Amino acid sequence: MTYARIIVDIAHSQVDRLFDYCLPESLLSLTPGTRVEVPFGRSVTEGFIMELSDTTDVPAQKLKSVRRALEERPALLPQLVETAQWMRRQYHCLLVDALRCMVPAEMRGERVREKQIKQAYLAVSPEEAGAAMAALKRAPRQSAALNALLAHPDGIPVCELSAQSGATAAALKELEKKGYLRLEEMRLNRRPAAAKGVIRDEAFSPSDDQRTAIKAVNAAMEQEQPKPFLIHGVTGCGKTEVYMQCAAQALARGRGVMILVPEIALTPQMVQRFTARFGDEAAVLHSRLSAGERYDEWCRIRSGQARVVVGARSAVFAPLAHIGLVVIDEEHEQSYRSEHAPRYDAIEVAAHRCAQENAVLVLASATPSVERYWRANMGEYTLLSMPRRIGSAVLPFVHVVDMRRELKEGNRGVLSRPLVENLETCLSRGEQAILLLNRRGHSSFVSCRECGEVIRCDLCDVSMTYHKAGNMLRCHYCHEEKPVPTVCPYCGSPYIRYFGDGTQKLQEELAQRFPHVSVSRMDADTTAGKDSHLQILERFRRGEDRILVGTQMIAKGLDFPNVTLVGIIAVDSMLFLPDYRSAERAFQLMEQVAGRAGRGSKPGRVVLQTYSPDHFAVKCAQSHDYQAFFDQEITQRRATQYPPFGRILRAVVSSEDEDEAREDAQEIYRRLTREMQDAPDMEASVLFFDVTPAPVARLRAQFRYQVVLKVRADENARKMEDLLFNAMRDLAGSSHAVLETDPSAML
DNA sequence: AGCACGCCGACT
DNA sequence: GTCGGCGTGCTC
Repeated sequence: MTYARIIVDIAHSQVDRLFDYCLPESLLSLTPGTRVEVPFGRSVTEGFIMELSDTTDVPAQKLKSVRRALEERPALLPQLVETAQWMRRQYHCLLVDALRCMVPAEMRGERVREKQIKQAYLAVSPEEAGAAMAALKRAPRQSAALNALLAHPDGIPVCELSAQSGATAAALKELEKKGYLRLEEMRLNRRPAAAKGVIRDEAFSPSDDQRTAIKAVNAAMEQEQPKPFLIHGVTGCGKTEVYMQCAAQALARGRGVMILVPEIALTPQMVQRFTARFGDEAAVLHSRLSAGERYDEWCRIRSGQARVVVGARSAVFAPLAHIGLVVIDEEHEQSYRSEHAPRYDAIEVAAHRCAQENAVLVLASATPSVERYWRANMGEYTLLSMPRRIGSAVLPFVHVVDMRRELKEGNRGVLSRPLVENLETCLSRGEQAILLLNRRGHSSFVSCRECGEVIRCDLCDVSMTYHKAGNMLRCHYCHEEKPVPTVCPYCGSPYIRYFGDGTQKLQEELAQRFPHVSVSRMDADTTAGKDSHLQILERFRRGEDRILVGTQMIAKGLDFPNVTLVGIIAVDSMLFLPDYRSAERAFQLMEQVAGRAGRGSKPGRVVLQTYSPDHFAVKCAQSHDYQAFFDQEITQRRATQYPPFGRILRAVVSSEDEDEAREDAQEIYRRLTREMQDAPDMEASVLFFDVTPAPVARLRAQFRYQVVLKVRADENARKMEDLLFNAMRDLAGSSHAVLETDPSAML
C-alpha cells in the first residue's frame, strides 16, 4: 500500500502536521506538491501531498483515502515543497501558511477556473465560402459573418465575430449547422493590460560599468553555488538594462529568471520595459492584478510558457523551474519583509531558492542596506559598483537649509526662503518640482488648550490626525474616523486647537506663494481609489500640475525628465524615530528623492530643509557619499551592538483584556528566564532583556505588551530565537503573540 | 478550523 | 428531572 502524507489546508496550529492517507490505485501517479481532496473529521478539505511512503504508523481503522486530485499536475514544484518546510523552521510559521503563499489564493476552493472562449473557424475553403456568400443573399447576417471569417484564417473569438459582422447568435448557429463554421473551446489567458500589445525592443549597447556587471553575473551563472552579488549603483546608472541582458543570458542557457521590485515601483512603464524585451516569455505578478489575471499569469509560469517573472514580494514563490537568476531591485526596501504571517523576508527566500538551484542572486540598490553592505565587505557578496549615471546626467546639487536660522530670522512658514527662490526659478523656466514631506511627526493633531490633552483614537493609543476634508480626525493605525469634537472630551473646555504642519498646510502655503501654479498632492488620502495614484502621476507627467507634493511614496522610482527641483521639507522626524535604522532610512530617503531631480538633460537641484544640518546622515546626503555614511553608521552599530553585530528579538503580546496581555507577556519573560538559567553559556550572548508595555500600548482595541531581547549575532542568536518562540506557545490567556526579528520600528 | 464529547446552572 | 452553556480534545 502507498500512503500519502498530507497537510490539510486549514490554518490552525493543531492540524499543522502531516496526516497519513491511503492512496488508491487510481491515484498512484500523484507526486508530492499535488493538491488533493481528502476526508477530514466529518468534512472534506483540500490538502497538499508532502511525501509518499510505503509504511504508516497510523492504525488501519483510522486511515482514510485520498478522494481525488484537484489539479492534473502538482501545483507545487518539489523545490517549493522543500522551501515551505524551510520557511516553517526559519519563520516559525505554520506549514500551511507557507504553502498558501505558493498557490494563487483564487485556486484554493476552486473559485477561479480557466476562462474559456469559443473560437470560430471557417470550416470550408475560402472558395466555398465565397460561393456560400453568394447563395446566402437573403441571409445578410450569415453572409457578413462568413466575410469576417475569411479575414481571420486563424479563427476569431465568437464575441468579436458578432461584433464585427453584426451576426446574431442565431445566425452563427445556422452557419454552424450548415457546416460553414466550426466552433472550438479555447483557453484564454487574461493578461494584465500593461503586458499587452507592446512593441518589442532590442538590447542597448552597454556602458563600461554595465558591461562589467553583465560579464560578472554571466560568469557566475556557470558556477556551482555562485556567490551572490551586491550592485551598488547610483540612481540612473542603468541597472535595469543590466538585469535584462543578464536575464536574456539566463534564458539562452535554458533557465528561468525572477526579477523582484518593490510593489510601488511596479508601474506600467516598468512592466512594459520587460514585456518589450521578452514578450510572452515575461509574466507579471503583483497585488493589483485581478484574480483571473493573477491565476493565468501563474499558470503561464507553471507550464513553462513564461520564464521571466517580474513581480513584487510574493512573486518570490512563483512556480518557476530551473531558476538561473534572481534579481532583487532596491534591495534596501522594507517591503521585502512581510508584516503578517508568515513573516518571511523575500530576499532570504530568494537566497534559499537560488541555493537550491545553483542560481545567481543579484541584489541592487543606490543605497544598500547597512547590513548587506557590511556582509559584502566581509566577503559574503561580490560587490559591483556602478557610480556613473548614463549619458550626461550628473547627481544633483544639494542645498542644505538650516531651519533654526530661518526661524531666528523671522520665517515661521513651512517653506524656507531658499526653497521659495528655487521654486520661483524652476517654475519660471517651465520646469517641474517635487516636494517631499514625510508625514510621521508632521501631521496635525488636535489638542485642548486648557488641559493639554491630545485627541486620541478610541481603539489605539495614538493621537489622531486632522484632515481638513470633511473636518475629520483619522487614526493612522486603524483608519478609524471621527468628527472633530467641539468641546474637549477630557475636561469639557471649548478651546480646541490644531497643531503641526501637515501636507495640507504645505499645500495652502504653496497656493498663497504661487497662486497660479497647479499643485497635486499624493499621499494615503488622495490615493485611496484603485488607480488614483496613477492618475495623479499621469497629470504630472503631462505637465498639467507643476508641483507634486507627497509623502514617502513619491521618493521611489519616479522618472520625470522635466523635474529639476526636489524639496525635502523636513527630514528631522525621520532622523530620530525609535528605530536603530532611522539614520539609515533617512539617508536612503534623502538620496532616493534627490535621484528624482535632473533625470533628463537639465541639471537637478535639491533643497533639504532640516533642524539638524550637522547630522552625519544629512552631511553625507549632501555630498552623495554613501561610503562615508556607511563608515559612520557601521561604527555606531558596532558601539551600540545593533545589527549586524547584534539582533533584536521581540515578542508582541496582544489581547482585548489588558491583564491577560500583561500576564502572558510576563509569563513569556519568566519562562525564558528559566530556560536561560538552564543554559548558562547563553547568558553571555544576551545584551538586553525586558518586558514592558509596547510603545503603542493599544492598537485596534487590543492591549499590547512586549518582551524585547537584544542578543549578540553569534551562534547562540538562532537558539535564543527558538527559545523565545517556544516560550510564546500555549499561553494560558486568550492573547495573541507574534515574534519579530530586527523590527523596523518598535511601535 | 469545525465538531463531538462532557460535566455544571435555570427551566418546562 | 432535562436542555444547554462552551471548556477540552480530536481529526489520518
